[in-house]
Amino acid sequence: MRAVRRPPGLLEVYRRLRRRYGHAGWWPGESSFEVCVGAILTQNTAWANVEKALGALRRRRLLSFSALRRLPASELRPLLRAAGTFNVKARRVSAFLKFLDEQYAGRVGAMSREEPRVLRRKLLSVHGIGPETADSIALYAAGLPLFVVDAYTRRILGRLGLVSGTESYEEVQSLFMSRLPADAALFNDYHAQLVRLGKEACRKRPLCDRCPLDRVCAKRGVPV
DNA sequence: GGCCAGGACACCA
DNA sequence: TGGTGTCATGGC
Repeated sequence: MRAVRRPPGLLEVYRRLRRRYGHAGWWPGESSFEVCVGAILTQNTAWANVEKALGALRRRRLLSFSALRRLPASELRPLLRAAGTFNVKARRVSAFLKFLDEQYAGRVGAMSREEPRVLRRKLLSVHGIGPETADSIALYAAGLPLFVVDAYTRRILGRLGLVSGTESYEEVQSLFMSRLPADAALFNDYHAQLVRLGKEACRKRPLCDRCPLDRVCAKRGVPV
């Protein structure tokens, strides 16, 4: 009887990425507050454009809660232009600042003392913060163990044959969180690895020969 | 000139 | 409840 070949386990996928890339430990931000703003600005936007908007804020010394909270919306909007949908994002950043002010006295660090699911629920109640943005803030700014599911995550899991593409955000998230230890450092690095691979891999083809996951990609017909 | 990029929301059937 | 349109810039 032939042995049944199974798709790779999620820890095995992580080990391969880790061997390939090393530790990623990552969110490109100089402070936890900047991480929060970046998480909002990157919605449906290439990170290179987010960096331009963050740079515009940084040059004007506006990348802090106190400075941004005082800034009128009319002055914030043009600074966010490079990140696209700047009218929308200015409203969303303002809504987050109001939330941070009212709930945590403007201190991102205070969010770290919340239970992960409690913080997630609170963030989701803020206008303009959906599941991915909430989890990005909780994981990368507050250091709480919630796995971030983004377009890269879905794309790579799809190519591995681990998801069909119809799953909800929470279903994909629970795929990770039910199979991995609740470790913020692990979730941080794992998601960072997926993003790095996602940026490297071609969007329209199966993972290519250079990919560390090539031998486990079900669509190539050679699953481990 | 069109498509896509580390989404979320409003609106409608 | 699920599907669709909208937001809008910059790179390729």
